[in-house]
Amino acid sequence: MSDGLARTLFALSDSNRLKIVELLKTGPLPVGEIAAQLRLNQPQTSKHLKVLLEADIVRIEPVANRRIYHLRTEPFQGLTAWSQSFEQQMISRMTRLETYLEQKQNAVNPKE
Amino acid sequence: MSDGLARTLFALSDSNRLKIVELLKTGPLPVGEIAAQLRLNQPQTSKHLKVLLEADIVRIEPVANRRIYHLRTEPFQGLTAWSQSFEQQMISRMTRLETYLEQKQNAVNPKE
DNA sequence: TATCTATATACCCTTTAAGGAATATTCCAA
DNA sequence: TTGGAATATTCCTTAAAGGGTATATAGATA
Repeated sequence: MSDGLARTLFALSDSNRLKIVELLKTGPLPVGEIAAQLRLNQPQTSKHLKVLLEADIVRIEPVANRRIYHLRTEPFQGLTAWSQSFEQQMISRMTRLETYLEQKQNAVNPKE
Repeated sequence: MSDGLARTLFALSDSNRLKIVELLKTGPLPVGEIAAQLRLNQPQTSKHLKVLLEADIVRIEPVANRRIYHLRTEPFQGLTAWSQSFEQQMISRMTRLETYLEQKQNAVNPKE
């Protein structure tokens, strides 16, 4: 599995960064807006954004004086795919187990 | 968004824990097996498993002397749902933006 | 009961993360 | 070109994480 996944997960594992990401979900915003809406200090906000940037979760669109932060779609697609592969594999393992148990049961207690 | 999400993400954000989870994806295992297969010391393995346990990512099935760790499905379902909600919302925002730009374009440069 | 195996916990050490405050940088406008 | 707004970076301090080693605990068995 790619090492980048751990980085993605780590970037999202801080509650303030999670809030930032939830906020950006509603649309791109400059740093000052993010800080204001979440009641964070500007320096911490920049620092958290840097972590998100290095994890490729956000991108920057410079507009004049400001830097508009946009959410990227790729990491979420990757996260969804990864997470779904667990669901699928676990479900298929359980199904196989049930099938096995049914067969075993039928062998002990045959219907006919 | 639930505070548990950050905990889930944090538990998964360490590369050794990620390896443990990937390993358990193939089936439940006792601590010793996990440690052996991943070349981890037993104490660190137990510690990582504790983090995963507290994040409700695994559960324990005690069998005689040993403790079999199982992956839970719920956190992955939650993660998938959360991540998908981002994809959806981002795609729908982009679609609305495109629609808006098209209309704007049509107003400036009408077809008829 | 004494012992062996599997696992968890405690303690120590080093590294890293996160917040606060101050400062540097960048870009714009007068 | 000087000043001001927006943002990034630095430095400091504190807290927490992760690894290593030793030890404690729980259950099985002789």
